[in-house]
Amino acid sequence: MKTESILDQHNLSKTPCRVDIINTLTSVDVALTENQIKKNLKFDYDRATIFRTLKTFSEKGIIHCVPVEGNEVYYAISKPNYKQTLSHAHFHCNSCGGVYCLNSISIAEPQLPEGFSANKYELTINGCCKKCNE
Amino acid sequence: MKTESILDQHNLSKTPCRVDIINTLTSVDVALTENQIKKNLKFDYDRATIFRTLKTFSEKGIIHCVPVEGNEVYYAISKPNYKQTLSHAHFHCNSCGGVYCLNSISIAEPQLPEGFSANKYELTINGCCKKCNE
DNA sequence: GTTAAAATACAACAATGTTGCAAATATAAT
DNA sequence: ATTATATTTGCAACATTGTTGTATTTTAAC
Ligand SMILES: [Mn+2]
Ligand SMILES: [Mn+2]
Ligand SMILES: [Zn+2]
Ligand SMILES: [Zn+2]
Repeated sequence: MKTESILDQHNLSKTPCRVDIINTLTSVDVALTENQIKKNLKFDYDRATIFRTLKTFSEKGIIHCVPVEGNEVYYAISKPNYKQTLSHAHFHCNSCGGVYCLNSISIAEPQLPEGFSANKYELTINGCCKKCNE
Repeated sequence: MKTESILDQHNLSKTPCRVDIINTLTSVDVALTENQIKKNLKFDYDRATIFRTLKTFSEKGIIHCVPVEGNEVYYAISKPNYKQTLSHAHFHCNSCGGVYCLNSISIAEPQLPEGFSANKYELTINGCCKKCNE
């Protein structure tokens, strides 16, 4: 989907920082940390601006974040078709650190202990990605 | 297992901070954030000391950390029987924020995209815990 | 173009992660 | 028990990240 229509859909004004961030996240097919995003942007923006933009995008569901080991937070664009706000799997490469959304994988829902109820499953798979396996 | 023998097993000297932290994490049956751990300790220790102790314990496999949404890191004691360094499931309660280790659950290993190989699966289940469901 | 609402840069501050180093303490050797 | 050595701790300092107020700039609607 075009960047502009994504913003339109969520009643967000079209500003340089927002456009730049969405363009960046859609052009790469992986999840990026805030710093990785920064490096990929065409222009420089204040840290606070990027922070608030990512926050807005998260709240609107335009992006989703992937918590991985090492206290690093990765952000990925959400493909509306896949309902990424719900159950969702990610792959984390131990070699290059890349984080991939695995949109095609469905998560098996395990039996929970008595009294527990679930509404969302998040699976993180650690291993070696395609590039690093070659 | 007794706190002292845990430290012994890993060639770690028996110091107040280490004993206090292990006692805390074994007495509760849930995962705790660094601040929650601090509140439960019998004595006060410097931030750096707690930081280094948690780091040491993580490296030794005495504890493992659970990354959850909101950039918070939870720490839980590792039960040696369950090989918690490998695939492992956790439950995160949306209501009380509690994080539980689900040692009895085995994770179904999904088919990965061509070229990807996995060595560890981490499943985080969000929902409502037993206490909050009552 | 004018105007109101919203986004941005800047600054400030809070929280967390991290390290060097001297003093205190734990263990091992005597 | 005393001493010696290795380790741990507290303190300080600094880095990184998270967060918010506010004046200025920019957007979108009229
Ligand atoms: Mn994803
Ligand atoms: Mn666990
Ligand atoms: Zn890789
Ligand atoms: Zn609960």
